[in-house]
Amino acid sequence: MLPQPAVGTSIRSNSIRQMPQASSQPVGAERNALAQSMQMMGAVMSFPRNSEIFGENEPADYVYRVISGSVRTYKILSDGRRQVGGFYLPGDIFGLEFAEEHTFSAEAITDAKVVVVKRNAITALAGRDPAIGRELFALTGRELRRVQDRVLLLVKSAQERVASFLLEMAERASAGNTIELPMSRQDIADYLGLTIETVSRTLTGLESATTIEVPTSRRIVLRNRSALSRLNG
Amino acid sequence: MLPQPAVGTSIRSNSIRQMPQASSQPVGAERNALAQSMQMMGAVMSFPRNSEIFGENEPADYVYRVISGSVRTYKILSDGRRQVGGFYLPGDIFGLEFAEEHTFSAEAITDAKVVVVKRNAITALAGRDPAIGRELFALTGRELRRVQDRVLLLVKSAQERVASFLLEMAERASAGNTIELPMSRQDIADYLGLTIETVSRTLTGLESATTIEVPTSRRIVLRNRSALSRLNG
DNA sequence: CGATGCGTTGATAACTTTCAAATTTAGTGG
DNA sequence: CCACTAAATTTGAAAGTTATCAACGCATCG
Repeated sequence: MLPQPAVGTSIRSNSIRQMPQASSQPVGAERNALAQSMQMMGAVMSFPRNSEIFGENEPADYVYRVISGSVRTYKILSDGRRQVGGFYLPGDIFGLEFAEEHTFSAEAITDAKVVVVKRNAITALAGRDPAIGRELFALTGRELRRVQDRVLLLVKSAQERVASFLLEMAERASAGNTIELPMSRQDIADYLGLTIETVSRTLTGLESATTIEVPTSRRIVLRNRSALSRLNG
Repeated sequence: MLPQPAVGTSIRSNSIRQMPQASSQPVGAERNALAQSMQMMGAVMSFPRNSEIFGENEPADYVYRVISGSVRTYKILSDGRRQVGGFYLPGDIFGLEFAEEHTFSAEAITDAKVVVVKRNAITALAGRDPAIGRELFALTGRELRRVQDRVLLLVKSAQERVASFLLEMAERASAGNTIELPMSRQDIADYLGLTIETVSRTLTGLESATTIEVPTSRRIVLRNRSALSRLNG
């Protein structure tokens, strides 16, 4: 038997990509059949900052969609390190599993409102409504691609990882060139497989190179996207 | 826009897990509805060592199953490095994509025979036969988990990665405690995100610790599985 | 038998982590 | 609202890990 731990699934529903600087609307403004259905069928729950939404190994009976705030999924490795599986912003769907149990835990990064829907209800709906089924299928494909992109990311240098993270967040959480980060440096480090010090130093380095500005630790302004893209490889 | 390259999907069909040392039958001996159907519907093709089976960005109109030999999928990164996506042994299915194009290239590691089936034919069959549909779904879930396990692997040390690789191969390509590796050190290095020298040195280190023996470079004998498992985390 | 490819080993350099401390920011009670 | 305390972030120095560059050994094959 492989001693590998089970691994969870979290899926982002952003099928609509924002053009850079195109809009200051949060991603949550998107509308699609699946999201609408979840809104209809589900209950809204509020989670205070740092509270647990679900735990690893709990039954994966529900699927979640972020209304406001932000969420992280994570797993504690056997050596005590934490690996962050993903960040979920308004509009994003998370907690959808192929297996019977969650393979990541989920916590609110900031105070968050989340729509909770029975997984059964969604899969049943997908059975009846081909459009929903297609959306679920597409969601799965995007999730697979997202995880595979992570694999490609994790073989790169610290600078490349941070650059890639900034570009990803710029696409998802930016107003113009300004990114508001809901998560801490520790969250970012655990997402990128780096230490908090390396993340901090890398950001400082990018700032020295006038590629970014860091007016406050949670706010980052992109000054030179093409330089970041080059770093990203 | 994210400059991320598209990412491909390759799925292993080994639903039947061998117990360690339980059997010297190759994994390809497995039988299941999907594999049988592919055998029926598909054509067998032979590929010489190092020949291309399909290329990145080609239309993903076919799905493949290894009959004999072994296959690697890979992608060339913008900096020229090669990232190996996975190794496929007899019985394994690869090349199944969610998107319209392959996002990895595939090559025969050794001379290989492969069953090739139209993707359409499989998805159509899955529509008619719920058992096939369930198998495809399960396959997707396993693939997602496999990629997520890679993410967890890639944040670990070189020793942990190599140990994990050996345990994975022991499960898939071993007769008792002896693993016959079809792939080169370079293949392993590109799979684990390490250099060939680091892989070699790590194996030498494990040999010094009498955790493994390396009678020839392509043959590895596990002498202390529990030590490997501990390294694996 | 020499050329060639693959793997191993050695020395050094580059990068990232670790440990420690200083600094800034955020949260809380008065 | 301010002061105080705790938490988060940044910075510095040293240690550890892995990559890079180079050379050597070994087997295969013409």
